[in-house]
Amino acid sequence: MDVTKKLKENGNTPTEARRMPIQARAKKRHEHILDITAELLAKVGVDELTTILIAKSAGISVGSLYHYFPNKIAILYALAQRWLDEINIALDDIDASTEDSEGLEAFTHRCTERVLEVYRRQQGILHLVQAMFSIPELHTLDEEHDAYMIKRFTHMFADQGIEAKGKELERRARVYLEIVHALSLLIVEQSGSQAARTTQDLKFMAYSALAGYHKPQ
Amino acid sequence: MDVTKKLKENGNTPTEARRMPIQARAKKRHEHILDITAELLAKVGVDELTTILIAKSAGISVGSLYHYFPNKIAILYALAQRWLDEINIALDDIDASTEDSEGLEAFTHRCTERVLEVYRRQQGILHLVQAMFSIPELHTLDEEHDAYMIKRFTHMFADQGIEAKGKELERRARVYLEIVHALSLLIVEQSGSQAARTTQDLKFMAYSALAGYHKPQ
DNA sequence: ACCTGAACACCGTTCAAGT
DNA sequence: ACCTGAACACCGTTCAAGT
Repeated sequence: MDVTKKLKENGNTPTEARRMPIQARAKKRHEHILDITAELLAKVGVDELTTILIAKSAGISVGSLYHYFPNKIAILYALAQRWLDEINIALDDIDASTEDSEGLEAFTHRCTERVLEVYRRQQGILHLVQAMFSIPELHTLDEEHDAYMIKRFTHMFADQGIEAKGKELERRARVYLEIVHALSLLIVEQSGSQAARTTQDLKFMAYSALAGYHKPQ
Repeated sequence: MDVTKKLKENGNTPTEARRMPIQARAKKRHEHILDITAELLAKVGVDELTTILIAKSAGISVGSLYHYFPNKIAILYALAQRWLDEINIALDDIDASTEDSEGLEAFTHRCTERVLEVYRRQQGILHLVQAMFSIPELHTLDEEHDAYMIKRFTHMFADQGIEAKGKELERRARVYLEIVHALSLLIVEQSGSQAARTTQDLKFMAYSALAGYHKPQ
């Protein structure tokens, strides 16, 4: 995925140290463009999100926009990346605060709550998810991230003494991922009291899918 | 939604009886275009699905394609409509074969299985769902259909003695809908044995969300 | 060194001309 | 009565020219 390569040139090698202020300014504009895009996404949706609209909203010309991003998809790609990074941070948080004797149920609840929080915080999450679903490049990114999450989850669940391993553990982690994803999107749209109850439902279902309660014995 | 109006002119009023063969041919082409579109959708995805490609694949010119459908979205709209109609038929089937003493659990399992079958049968379902999510007109159609399903489900669940009513019953029906949708899309992609286990998970989760098992008391 | 916006390519849609 | 495909409008992208 060479779309990302260009976007990751933010490490400052020694020889570039003098140019730091300029890089910092560029980085700031880069972030600004992403913020504007997230706003527009929530306002007009993916289909009416034109590059000219993004440029105008960011106060620059189209040509200048293409100085920061190689194409329209790369902008949405970077936005998706930024959101997925938030999830990774959440996973790190969960990992850091885990205690051995916690048990699978309490762990799952905590985990679900923390991931839900990331969904809540992203403005226009529904449209972003829509873009991540319908644009092939973003879809690939999403799938890769899913694979990464499943890997981390299987380790975490194993540490909490889940009674499954190998392919079956992976399958359960995937089911966990899918229902957390689907219901988080629902919860974000619901009112306070409804959201609270659906969150309860989600936690229960997530745990029982992981614990394999439905199985005979 | 006036896109649909044109598509529903299939009832034969007496005065049009003479023209039936022509209408029948038109109807056949109409269906043929939808089949071709479903195929292409599965093959190339929404983004590379151009009107010229559809026309060429169907063996007609672009202009002729526009004789059958007012625009590109209308084609996808009709395809979505046709799929949603399959679901409605499934609901009718379920309704027709329901017995009073069945109980909520058995009913939910049967219901879930039947809906899953509709997902399995639609070719390129993933891309169709993607289109239904990302194109505003189709999204509206989908939301309206969700509302319709929730209405029907609440009645069915009530008949099976669910312990909830009003807004809470609707909320549970929505949660039911969302997890059946999310996991059906996963199951369709899975291998036989994995699919069987995830179907088990789904049935269990669906039932427990409806029964409200997680609640204190 | 960075920005601009007219110009180009491509796709959805139309309509004058054909049969 | 129906079909065709060149022509038009619009949006993503480029690049010669400006500061």
